Amino acid sequence: MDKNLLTKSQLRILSRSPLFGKMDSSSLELIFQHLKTEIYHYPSPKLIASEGDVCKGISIVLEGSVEVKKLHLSGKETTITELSPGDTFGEVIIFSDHKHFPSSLFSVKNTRILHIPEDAILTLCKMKPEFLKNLMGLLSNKVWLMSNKVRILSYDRLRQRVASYLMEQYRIQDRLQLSLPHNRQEMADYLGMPRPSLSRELQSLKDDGLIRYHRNEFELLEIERLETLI
Amino acid sequence: MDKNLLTKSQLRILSRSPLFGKMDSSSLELIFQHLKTEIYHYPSPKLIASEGDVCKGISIVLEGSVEVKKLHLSGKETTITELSPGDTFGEVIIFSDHKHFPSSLFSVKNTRILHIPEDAILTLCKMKPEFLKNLMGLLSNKVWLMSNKVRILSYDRLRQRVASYLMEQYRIQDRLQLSLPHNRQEMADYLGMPRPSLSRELQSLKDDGLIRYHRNEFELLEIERLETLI
DNA sequence: AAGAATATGTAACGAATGTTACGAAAGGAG
DNA sequence: CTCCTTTCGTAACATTCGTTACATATTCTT
Repeated sequence: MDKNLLTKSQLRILSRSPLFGKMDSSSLELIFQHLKTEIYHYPSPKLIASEGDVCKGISIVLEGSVEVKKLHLSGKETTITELSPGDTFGEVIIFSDHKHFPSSLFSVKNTRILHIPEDAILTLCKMKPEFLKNLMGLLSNKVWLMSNKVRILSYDRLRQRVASYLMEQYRIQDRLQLSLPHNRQEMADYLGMPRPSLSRELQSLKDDGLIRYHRNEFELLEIERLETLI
Repeated sequence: MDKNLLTKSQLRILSRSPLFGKMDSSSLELIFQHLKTEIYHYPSPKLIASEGDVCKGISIVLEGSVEVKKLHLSGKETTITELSPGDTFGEVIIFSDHKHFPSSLFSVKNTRILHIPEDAILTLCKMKPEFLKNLMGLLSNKVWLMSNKVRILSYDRLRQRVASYLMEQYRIQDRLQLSLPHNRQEMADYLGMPRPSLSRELQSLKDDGLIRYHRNEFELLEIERLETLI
């Protein structure tokens, strides 16, 4: 197979990806015939890039999946996240002042990756405003998510984190009766605390008459006091 | 004064800003004559935008300064940051899925702000690759900074935060004898902990023979053990 | 050099939080 | 319905951490 020819299913993945979404797939096909992109194939689990390697472009998972891991000197390894088809990596690093991968990348199964070098990215941005918007959106949303995380983790009391989560859900659902989308463990992970600690704080908020709840059905009784906590 | 005409000093500010740096100021002048930008003037302290307002472009502080504040229902207000000439706001929000300001903006003294609407941004990206790179760099660096902050705040023990700070400095300075660039208070703020807690953890690391220090002169004695902490 | 201002170390105490273990409740499979 | 699995609440205990206050050290002023 010509390494620059994309299959139908690969094109479908691209057209649904955050980076190439909202672009018609016919033009996608044309694009890739004129760009110096590469498709890398990892038939079996293998190291794709090591922590510290220089990043030279944006990569998109076409098939299979990629594990982002942190390898410690002790030999211990922590999995940061797992990337599925359509997901990208390198987009944050490529234009930043620190062009080195902060963690290592491994293909887990039969995996194909589309690599777009930096200059091709610039060309794409110039040619396709949709791509530019997508790329910007990708970065911006990442900042937004991170900001939220920082805000939550910056509270020095667990009670504040819980309150901020409840107020966030209140803004989203726009009603005092909340049906929470996460179970306790997910909620605790999101807030960066152990599950029993979360239960304790919820109980404490209930004792103080700020909220009522049973399982995932919550009711905010005193928004003002919840707000002033934060 | 024609509102789209920039003074020499304003052009100098722009050419040193993260967004318009590396671009010759003669072409800058030309650019702004063809773009639908606006310069807003706030002679005295005034509200520029409220939390929740829709962001319609990127703004750059030309003169004076802007305070980013969070107003609480209780009437209490927290200053998030203060923007100086050359600093920008809106660049993260404008392309994200959440186009509302997360906090309120106030001019503090006699202040002038250059506003570039969204479509003019896209035009600029197409016309000036340097601008595109700058904008991407701005967003990417922000993600990078945020990621660091999240990583630090995610450690559940203070000792880990301190260790990660020391290892970070070790990577930067590339030697075991470190001369730390922050005083204790700045260090503590960066790590999100009170100053006495930082001193206690440093003392504890010294007691355990992992480091030696006097004031800002540090020496890492056992890198491996420091690493395994993290 | 003397004194003031600032930065840092230290200790004690209490409050907040992590840990562990276990019981109760809910949901699912047979 | 009963058993099993998962989720959740709860309590006891140990630990960490924040707070406060003060001592010591350093730097800055005059």
